[in-house]
Amino acid sequence: MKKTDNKPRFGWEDIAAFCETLSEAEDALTRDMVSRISDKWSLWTMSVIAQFGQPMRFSRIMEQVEAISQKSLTKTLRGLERDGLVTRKVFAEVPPRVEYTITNLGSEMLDHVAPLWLWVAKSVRSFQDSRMAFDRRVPLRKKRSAL
Amino acid sequence: MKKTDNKPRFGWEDIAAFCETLSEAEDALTRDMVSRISDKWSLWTMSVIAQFGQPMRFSRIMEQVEAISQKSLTKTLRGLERDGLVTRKVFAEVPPRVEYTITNLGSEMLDHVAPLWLWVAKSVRSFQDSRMAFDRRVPLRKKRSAL
DNA sequence: CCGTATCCAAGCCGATACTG
DNA sequence: CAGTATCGGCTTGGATACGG
Repeated sequence: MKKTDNKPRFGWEDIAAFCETLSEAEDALTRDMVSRISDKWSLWTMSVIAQFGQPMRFSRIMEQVEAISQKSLTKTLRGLERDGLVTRKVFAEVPPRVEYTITNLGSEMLDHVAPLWLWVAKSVRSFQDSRMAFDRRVPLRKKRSAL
Repeated sequence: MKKTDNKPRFGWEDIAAFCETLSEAEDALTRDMVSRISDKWSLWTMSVIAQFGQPMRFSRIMEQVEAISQKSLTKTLRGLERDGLVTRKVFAEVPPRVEYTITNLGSEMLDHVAPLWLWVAKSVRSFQDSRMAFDRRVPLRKKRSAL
């Protein structure tokens, strides 16, 4: 990519430069993995399993990840398994037992997400203020609800 | 706001603990802001404006953020403005001119996202391998698209 | 206990057309 | 030039019911 100006301030250019070295498919996968981070349930599920510290059953996970539906949990876990973020072990018993464990890759991901999450959490006030100021000076021109 | 303590390493448990101190609304907002990160256009748009290094016109942004539609760019910029990540300045001219600038908060966000993004990009091989292995041992039981 | 299948509402995003 | 309005396809995720 072109570096028209010299602003050494952001490490963002480094990212752009590095991404240039990736193939289309790799770049797409990168975006895909990043989007997992803001997936409604993935991070929460991973952190629950990670904190449990040992193989964790499906139903136990479902207790901890509050308000998740069975369908969504299944789908989330499948995705995490496919991406190598958790492992899944099925025991041929009756009733069936399935245990999930965080992988090293999964732990690493949590470690790398943590600082960002913390920054966002600590900046919550700024965002709140911005939103309130915006909503005050830009009164809803939409949502002309009835009348 | 830049009172980030220099902890050598953030554990996920610390995040959970810190989030406990947030109100429901603050916690929801945190998730909201994190989800912005994987929004299809937000990060790309922010990085384009940031790298430009000076106030940037709507149409100029649209050239750089390839394949974005006018509607999506407008919506993205509105959201970024509302959250205090970019500023928007309208000039009463004909034809109209509108300039966008990255804010300090926006720059900080990019700075905090960068390392995560880089880690993901560098781990792309692992994810690829996991996916291929998974897809091999779990042959598509879905997508019975016309043979 | 764990997973799948189906239905359905809500939201995203592109395409297109129109305005000041 | 910048933004709005509308439509329609696609995806997401909850509720529910059922199967192994």
